[in-house]
Amino acid sequence: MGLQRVQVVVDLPLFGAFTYLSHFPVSPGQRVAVPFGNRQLCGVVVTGIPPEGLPDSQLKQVEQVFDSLPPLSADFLALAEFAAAYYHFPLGQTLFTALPTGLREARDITPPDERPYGLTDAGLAAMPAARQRARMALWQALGDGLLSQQQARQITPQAGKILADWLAEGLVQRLEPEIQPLELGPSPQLNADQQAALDALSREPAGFQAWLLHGITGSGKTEVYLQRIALCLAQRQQVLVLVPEINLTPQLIERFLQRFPASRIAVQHSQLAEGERLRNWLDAWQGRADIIIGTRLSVFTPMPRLGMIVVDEEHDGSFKQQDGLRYHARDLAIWRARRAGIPIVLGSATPSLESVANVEAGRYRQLKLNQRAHGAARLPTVRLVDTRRAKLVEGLSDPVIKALSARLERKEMSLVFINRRGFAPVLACTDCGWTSGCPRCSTRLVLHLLERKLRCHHCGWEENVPHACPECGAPDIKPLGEGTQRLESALGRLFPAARILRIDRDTTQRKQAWDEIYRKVHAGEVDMLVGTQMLAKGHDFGTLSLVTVLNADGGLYSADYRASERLFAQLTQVAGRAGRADAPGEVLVQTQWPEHPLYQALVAHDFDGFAASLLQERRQAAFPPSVYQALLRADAPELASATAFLTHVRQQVQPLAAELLISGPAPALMVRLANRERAQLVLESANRQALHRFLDQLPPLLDAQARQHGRGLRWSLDIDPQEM
DNA sequence: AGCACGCCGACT
DNA sequence: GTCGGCGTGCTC
Repeated sequence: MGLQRVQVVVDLPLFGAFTYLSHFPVSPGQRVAVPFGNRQLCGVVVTGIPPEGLPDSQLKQVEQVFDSLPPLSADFLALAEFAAAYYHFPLGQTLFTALPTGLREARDITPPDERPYGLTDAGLAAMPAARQRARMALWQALGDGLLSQQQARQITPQAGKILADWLAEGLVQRLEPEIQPLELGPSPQLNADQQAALDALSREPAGFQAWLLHGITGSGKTEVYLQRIALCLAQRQQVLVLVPEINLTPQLIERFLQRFPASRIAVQHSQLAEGERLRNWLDAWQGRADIIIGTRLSVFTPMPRLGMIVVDEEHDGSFKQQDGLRYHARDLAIWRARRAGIPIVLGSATPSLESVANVEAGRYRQLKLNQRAHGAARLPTVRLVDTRRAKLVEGLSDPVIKALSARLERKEMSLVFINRRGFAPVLACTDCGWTSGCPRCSTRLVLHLLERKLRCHHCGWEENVPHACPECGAPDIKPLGEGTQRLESALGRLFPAARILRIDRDTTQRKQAWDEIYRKVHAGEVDMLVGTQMLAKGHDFGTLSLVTVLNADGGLYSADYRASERLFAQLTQVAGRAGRADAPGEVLVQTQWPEHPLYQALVAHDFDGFAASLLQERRQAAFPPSVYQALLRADAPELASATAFLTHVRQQVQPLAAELLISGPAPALMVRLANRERAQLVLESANRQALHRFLDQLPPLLDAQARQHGRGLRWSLDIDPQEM
């Protein structure tokens, strides 16, 4: 048997593959152990990368082929190859990101034999003695049908030993599992909108179709997914359900378990123990799991019988990975569905503008749920409190204080939402509404208090902080979004009798934190929930009759053009917490700009109108989704070297940048992070292909340039960046 | 990313 | 005379 040449990628920041010789027959997707430098690495065999013309004498040999598992499927490899190409990230690192840790190491993995046990003819005749209680129970259960190891262990703890003996004696055998008929838990009646959406989703002939399920908060999107998923399961198809990090609550999983009691549901997220994650991954890959529910990383989970993908809360930012392979799970899911020729359902009460634009362009089809699912439930009434007129006590207006104490008296739970994080400070005039805009871009300048500068994070423009409003001369200009720190304790002072529960990053760190929060909330031990972003995600806090939003304005005139999209989504979601059951809800929003279109749309519950106007603005300003962006980030111990690197890169690549606009270098939004300082170059084009053709040429060039700027310099590309 | 190779400063 | 600093370059 001659030596075969194979292309292998490894988990290193190196573009391209390495050629090895192999004595063993290997095929693409197989994991192998290869010598690399003076160490041994796990590699994956790939095709499609042109082998270099190195002579055999310079090649090393594959040391081992890990063949206890079949090679990774063509679908899996294709998705990784697409992701590597699209995100301009090394294929090896992309593949290893997609694999569970157990398969990233240079060792073989022998999957446990999960096939159930059944009695052989000999076993059927070999009834154990009646006083051998455990054996008897097991034997009788086996007489009724196949038993998995797990089921057997529930009958008796000694099942493992007994079954191993019986297997050796030929009394039992491993058999392919019986196909379980689909079992459905109780399903609620759908309302007219839900039924229409389900009908549309079900009627469609097989094949790729992207659907946007746009349903107001509380409209019962999950129920539509569940009933559509039932159809897939009835056809023995697998279903992939992607949810935002925070939404992967025990409640959601419980709901799936109750609806599909006979189906196998596996969960995938990064906090899962390594062993369990690997087991679930193998279950999905080998077709044993029917439903995978998971966060963004589960978009890579191989599923041979995949029949549909659901992306719940598709607008959520946590679908985008913010380091390493900076992929967007929703976008990869779309690609995957297209390749698999299956439907994909994107659900949200506040779809991303990208998705709205895709509906407009006819690429997605939209389904609407305009009624709340629960009979009498209505959307809450939203009222604005003008904080220019109202006098504030510790940041709280009179209407808000009154509303809170009324709820306290009636023993109803309120939610106080503090919008604190994620918005860069912008200077604004409280008299005329002037905000610090960039003279060169349609963005706003960010206030850097320490250096007393206003700076554009898009193009790098810089100016001094004015002492008075350049528009009307009023001296009262100040940054938006200040003064939130003390609010929590202020509430405590205003309402000493109230039982206040704070929910933010700090209080939810601990593993059991959410269980405890849910317990308290549902046991009626809480009067006021106080917190940030997290309250805007899809948690069920039961009956809330009042939601107050204290300082929303920070997102109104933000330096980040996406801030108003996020703000509207956030406010809609948090307002949606109010009045979910039969009780009508009320939402009070304190703002300095009640006439702003965002608030007017919020009051009118007019997502469509607001989205249309935002899209219009984005088109005029040539921002995504009407142009495609990529960010070249650089970081170094000193900002100056990151900037110098980017300046050199810019000069060097300018001639290649046909149909492209390059802006910067500018300091990144968070200039200093982990003792390193960061700057960025914005690359954009209305022509996606042109942008990607340009990006294709960058990595070798960047590596070469980085070397000239010393060891401390690192660069990365962020395709379709979410935050700039 | 590792890891070796290599060429200059203060130590048993 | 050597131990060790981290700059540079390679890994099939």
